[in-house]
This record gives sequence, structure tokens and C-alpha cells, in this order.
Amino acid sequence: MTQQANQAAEEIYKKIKDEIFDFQLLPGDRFTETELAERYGTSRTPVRGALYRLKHEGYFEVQFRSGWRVRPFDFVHFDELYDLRTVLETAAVERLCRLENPPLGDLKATWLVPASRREHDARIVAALDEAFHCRLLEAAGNREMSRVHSEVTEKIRIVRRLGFLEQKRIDATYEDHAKLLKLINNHRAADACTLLRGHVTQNGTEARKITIHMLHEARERARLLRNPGKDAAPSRRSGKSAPITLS
Amino acid sequence: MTQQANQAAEEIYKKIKDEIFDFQLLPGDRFTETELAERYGTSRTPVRGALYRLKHEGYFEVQFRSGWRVRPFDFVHFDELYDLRTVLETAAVERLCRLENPPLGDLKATWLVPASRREHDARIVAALDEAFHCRLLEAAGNREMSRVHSEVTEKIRIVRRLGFLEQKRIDATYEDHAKLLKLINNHRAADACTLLRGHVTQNGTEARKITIHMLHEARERARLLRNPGKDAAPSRRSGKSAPITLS
DNA sequence: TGTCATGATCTTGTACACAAGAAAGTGTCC
DNA sequence: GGACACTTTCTTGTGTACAAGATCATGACA
Repeated sequence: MTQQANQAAEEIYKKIKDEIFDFQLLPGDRFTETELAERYGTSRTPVRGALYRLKHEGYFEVQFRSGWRVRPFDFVHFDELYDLRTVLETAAVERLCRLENPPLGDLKATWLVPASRREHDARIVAALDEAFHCRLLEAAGNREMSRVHSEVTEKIRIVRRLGFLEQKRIDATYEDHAKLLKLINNHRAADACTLLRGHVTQNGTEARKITIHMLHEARERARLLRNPGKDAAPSRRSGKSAPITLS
Repeated sequence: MTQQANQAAEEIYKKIKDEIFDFQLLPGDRFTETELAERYGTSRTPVRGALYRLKHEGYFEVQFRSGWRVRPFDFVHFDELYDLRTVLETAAVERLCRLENPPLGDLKATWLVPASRREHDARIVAALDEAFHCRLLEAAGNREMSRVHSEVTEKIRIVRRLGFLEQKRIDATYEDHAKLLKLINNHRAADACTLLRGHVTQNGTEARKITIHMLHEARERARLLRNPGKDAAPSRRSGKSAPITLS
């Protein structure tokens, strides 16, 4: 097996993205290349590769000779991403409705279950929900649409996950997904798209309620999970990031 | 004015992309980082930044310690891109049809003209055509959809441009665009989407007819335009790229 | 105390050095 | 001539040095 190109940069890219999704890097946080290089035990070179990729994807911004910053929250942008998601997913659902036997057996096994066998953990449901919607696009068969949809999915992940903290949102998700699968199976494209639009819009509305305060709470919870019993010890730079502003 | 971040890499990125669109870098061509660095008078560092971005966008591929290569043609991929384009553009057109006064005045000035005032130069028509379709997405108002659409547009540019070499394709474009603008103005969403789908599909079908031979001819024409009278002098590596295979 | 100038420190952007390994070239043996 | 082993020459991936400039700290002065 020939070695992968830019292996170190690739790994660091994933690790940094995990830090975003684990609420370790929050909107407004500032950091430097040297900081990350030391944390990951490499030089700045692969770190820069990863950072510029994440910058291009919209997660970070760099100020000339003055450090990096996690892009502040932009709810208009989240709205646009949810909107794009809807467009892609309705297109996928329309196509699936035209198929004789849509290849969605695995989804039925997960979502068409009695209420007693439903997942309750918000983290797990969030992951399953992502997988559900991504699976719709994969099944529709256009890899490019699937790729774009995955990127969108990742970009809204940070707010989307917090939308499953209430049990009633989890229940609604199970019901909507079950209904959608049945409608697709019965080739009822128009109804399926209407349902899907409402489902995604509802989730987008929930995401609007996410506050920076909730993210900080989530960070604290995640930190305690990693280092139980230790008090918070904010670094020099992370202290500078407060107060965090919404744009 | 504060200086732009990564200015050199950004400029080189644009220059390399221009080389692709000017048929100087054709599918299958091989090259090295040092080669480009010398051509642009910089070190490898900014060149690498540009190359990895272009790699991520799907234009190039890198082999571990063995040079770079322009990705070979993949018609399935082009089909998927045309398909995604259709999805995005029909979504935009549906929204525009719901507006009282769609802000498309500039497009009417360009496309609703008597046949005598039409452009004939394939290059110019190709650029106008791109602008037309991008404008539809801008007018629809979702910046994220617009951004994705622009990326798709760039990726199919190389085959799309060659679709305007016949006068009848140019005429068809003028007619379709004019009809589409009128349908949008009359809020006839369904008809507009049907027309648009046919229009893009037709162009995608034309793109299927593009051959590697046509690209080589285009490269030769472009080269003669830059250096009139000089004979071709293939470099050591570009000779290695033949025979070019379609995937 | 508040403000401004000045110097020290930090940060990114670029160039360059070196290592690991791939590819190509060269000579030898049959 | 052809196959094979060996050497030489690239080529990318990574670490590091240095420059330009932004930011911060310090201290003088009103």
C-alpha cells in the first residue's frame, strides 16, 4: 500500500474538526498555529494545511499576522444552509419516489420501530438523524449532490445537535422519519416533499433558538466528560474571546 | 488597508485555474511543484497551498513523492454536475417566479435583443451564458446555494465552453434564455422549470460530445494566440502524458 | 489618573533544508 | 538483445529560519 499524500495534515484536519464538534473550539475563540502544532506534536506546516482547508470551508478566519479565530455565529448563514439542505433533500426524495424499490431497508430498520425501542440519547439520535438524511441522498445516486449535502450537514451540525435535547423533538423526529419512509415507499412524492420541508424547517427554527450560552454549557459538559473532577482553567487567549458576539 | 492573508498563494491559485481554463493544463497532464514555483517566481510553499486547494476541488491529484496530475475526464462526474446545476437552478427559478418583480433587468438587456445584435464569439457567449445562470441564483437570494452553484459552474466550464462552437447552439441559447426570462416574468414556474431542465440537459448532452482531441485543438489555438508563429515545443513531462485516457 | 510614544514580543507568510521514497537511468550478466 | 541489480536523480512531505508587521506592555509626561 502506497503512503497517503499529506497524511499528517489530513489527520490534523480531522482532529481540529472534532474539536469544533466537541465544543472545544467555540465561535469567537482565538488560537494560533504554534499552539495547535504543539498540541498535536508536529510543526506548523501540516497545521497550516488543515487550517486553510477549514478556513475555506467557512469554519475559521485568519487575520494577517494576528492569529486565527473561529467564525462567529451567523444565523442568516445557518438559514441558508438549512434551505440548501431542503432543496437537495427534496430533489433526492422526488427521485426516490420514482423508483420501484427505493433502497432504504437499513433506514426502515432504524426508524420504523416501536416507541419502546427508540433511542433517547441526544448525541446518538443526532448522529442517526444525520445518517438518515445523508442516506436519502446516497440512495438518490448523484455523488456530487451527496458530497455537497454532506458538507452542508457538517456545517450545521453544531446547532443541529443541540436541537435534540428535548424528548419531544426526538419523538417528532422518529414520527417524521417513519412517515417519510412510508410516503416514499408509496411513491407519494408531493406529500413526501411537503413533509420533508416542514421537518427540516422545524429543525431550522429550533436551531435559531440555540444560544452561545448553550454552546458554553455544552463545552463545560464535554470537558467534564473528558477530565472528570477538574475545574475549568481557561487559557490566556480563550479568556480574550469573551464577550462573544452574535453577528 | 491591511494586507490580505496568503496573498501569493491566492494569486497562484487563480493563475493555475486560468491555465486549466485556457487549455494549458489538460486532463492527464503531469507537472511538479518546483516547475510551477519557477514559472511563477516563488517558492514551493504558496504553490503547494494553491495546489492542495485545487486538489480538494477535484481538478488535480497528487501521487506520493511522484508528482501531480490533472484529473482525467470523467463523464459520469460531469453528468452529476449538470444534474446538480439543474436542481439548483430550478429551485432558484421557482423562487423567482414567486416574486412580484424579479430583479433580472440586466439579463433582459443582454438576452432580449434582436438577432442582429447577438454576440457570435463563442468565448464571449460562453461567458455570458455562465453569467446568466449564475445571475439566476444570485437573484434568488440564497448565498450558499449561489456559492455551490458557482463552484459547479467552474467545474464544468472546460466542456461547457466548447459547446458554443456551433452557431446553432448559440442561437438556441439566446432563444431559451429569452423564453425563460419571459416565463419568469409571467410567474409560470412549471413551464420555466421544464424549459430550464431541457436547456441544461441539452447542453449536458452536447458536453458529452467533447473529446480529448477537441481539447488538444483548443490548446493549440490558445497557444498560437499567445505566441503567434512559434511551433509547439512539448516539455519533457507533458510528452509523458500521452496517451490520454478517458475514464 | 489618563494618554501617548516606544520598545519587546508574538504571529503569520515565505523561503529553504533535509528525509523518505519513487522513478528513471546505467551497467552487468546471460 | 533482454532481464535484472544497482545507482543516480527527482519529487513530495515536513521541519525550521527569518522577515514584515500586528499586538501588547512599559514607562514618560501632562
